[in-house]
Amino acid sequence: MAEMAGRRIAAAHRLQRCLARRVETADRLGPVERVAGVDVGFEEGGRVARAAAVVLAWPGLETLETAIAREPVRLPYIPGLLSFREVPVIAAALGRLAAPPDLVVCDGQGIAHPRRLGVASHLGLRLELPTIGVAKSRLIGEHGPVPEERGGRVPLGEGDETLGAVVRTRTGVRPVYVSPGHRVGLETAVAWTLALAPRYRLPETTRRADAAASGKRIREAFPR
DNA sequence: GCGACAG
DNA sequence: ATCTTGTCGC
Repeated sequence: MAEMAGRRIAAAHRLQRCLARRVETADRLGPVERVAGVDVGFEEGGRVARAAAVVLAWPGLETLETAIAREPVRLPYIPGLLSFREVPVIAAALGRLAAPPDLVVCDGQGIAHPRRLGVASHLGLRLELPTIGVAKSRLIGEHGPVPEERGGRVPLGEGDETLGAVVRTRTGVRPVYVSPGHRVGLETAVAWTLALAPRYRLPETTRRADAAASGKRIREAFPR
């Protein structure tokens, strides 16, 4: 009974290692005018997944378009296998947009993953779009203390390799974990993260996608 | 065997 | 992720 799940997990790990070979961690994106944020929420006690894709204008950060997709949940949440659970619905939501975005910001890791295939990387590969991962907490990797000021950053690494960066988007507030998803280098990923988070801890893309996926309302203008 | 563990 | 109100602090 438990062996069945074990074999499926082992197969998923092999698939991740296979797909990870195709992930591109160097910049390969054109001019960015439309940046999308994606996120997934759950309803019906976790039986239904609801993904939101929100497109923001760059620069300006106005919301240009919002798309929603719902699907029955097929897999449970297993650390390291998040993308198998969320990528399908996210792709469906992005597919409902009038036009594909130039860059996608995901709520989760990019290559800062045990097998180098976090949601952002998996989604980028599947849609052949530039993506970056901005997670609220750590999955793997070690790092030193992060400077307290906004913009402060330290590398997130494992052994010899640098998987991403731990970045402070707001002075004195918990940092976020940034890593390349697909076709976006680490430096570019960090730059976009800071550019998209001028006021709050999380990028505006993630905040608006999260709000759209959960039905709540947030502050979208920044007077002052 | 004992922790750690994106959302 | 989700269940949930007010409250402490800058």
